[in-house]
Amino acid sequence: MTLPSVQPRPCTDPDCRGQHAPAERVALAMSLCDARGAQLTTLRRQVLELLWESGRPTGAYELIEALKLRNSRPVGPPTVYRALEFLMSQRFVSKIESRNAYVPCAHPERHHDCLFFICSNCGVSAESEDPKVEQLLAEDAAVLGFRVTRRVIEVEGTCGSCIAAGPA
Amino acid sequence: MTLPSVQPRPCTDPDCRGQHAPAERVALAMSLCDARGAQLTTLRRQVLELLWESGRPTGAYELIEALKLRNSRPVGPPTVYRALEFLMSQRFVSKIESRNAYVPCAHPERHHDCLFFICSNCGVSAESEDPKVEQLLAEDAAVLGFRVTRRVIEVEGTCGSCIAAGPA
DNA sequence: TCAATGAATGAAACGTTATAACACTGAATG
DNA sequence: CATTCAGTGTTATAACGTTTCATTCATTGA
Repeated sequence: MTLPSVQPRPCTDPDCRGQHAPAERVALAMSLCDARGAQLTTLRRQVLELLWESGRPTGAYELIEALKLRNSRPVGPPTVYRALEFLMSQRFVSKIESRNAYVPCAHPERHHDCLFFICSNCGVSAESEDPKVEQLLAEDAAVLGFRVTRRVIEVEGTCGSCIAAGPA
Repeated sequence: MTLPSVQPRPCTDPDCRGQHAPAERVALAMSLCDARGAQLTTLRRQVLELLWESGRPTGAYELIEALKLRNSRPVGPPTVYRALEFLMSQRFVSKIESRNAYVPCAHPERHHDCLFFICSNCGVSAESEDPKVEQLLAEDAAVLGFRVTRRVIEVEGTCGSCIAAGPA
């Protein structure tokens, strides 16, 4: 399937704090939904935007608070959890199981399970992928006669920035 | 919400894995604690026993119920969570993050992070390890300048037994 | 036009998982 | 003894997630 590629581009506005990336990520999600016959409703889009703007794994109740500020119309837990469920089903979002938090996915057009590096100090997570790891896990599963449906790979530690910032 | 599988099982003699294994695992934990100068108290030992007897990832509140049956003296959540924290610090137990449940660790004498295969159908988890996966993740982390403190690798799917038992 | 339908959301209550704060006990030590 | 400290008990509450049922709203088809 060939889809319009929406990539983040650098911004010349000195006050821009990477706020274009979220918009472009959301645009990609919209075009993918279009192609898939899925509905990226206002609520679902807002949740995805908030996750992109957050820059770190974000809890469902944090999203509820953020939506309250943004909309003035409060939303309840089931509403947000349903939106997250939809976004995860579309691979726009992944759950970080070790934190009970949610992150937007950089490559929703590819259906793979991601690998996350999560900094215990600053809370930021970095999405990655490693086909070799996936291959090894597939082999290990095959030995057990195990059929894989989902992989959760979360590496916790200290990110380069926090290491550079010194012992704290 | 009952926990039948946490009850002690009768021994079926020569190749008994259901009854003797827990006792031997606990004996190993006791000797390790001895060597480490750590205290495997009655409560902590009971929690470890229950986890070995359970045979599948077991939630903290299930453990509370099981302890109530075993002791007649009820224990509160903090008590069990503290015991789990101790057992995890000694590498006797791991948490399955994707299930909010706890499993005993087969090799507490080695300090590594395990890899778990968890059956969505029967709930059983199989502990494994793969140095090649650990190596690859270490390399990926090094590229990011990331210092690893913990790995969470959980593979969900259907185990061989459940596949053999047919679609249910 | 206007029910009928079905997906999405709203709202109240509840269930599950985990921690905070503080009190108590009992053994080891000086 | 008094002190101390690890371990546990107790109460309350925080944090995370689901069940259930009602409502809205766009689409569809008689």
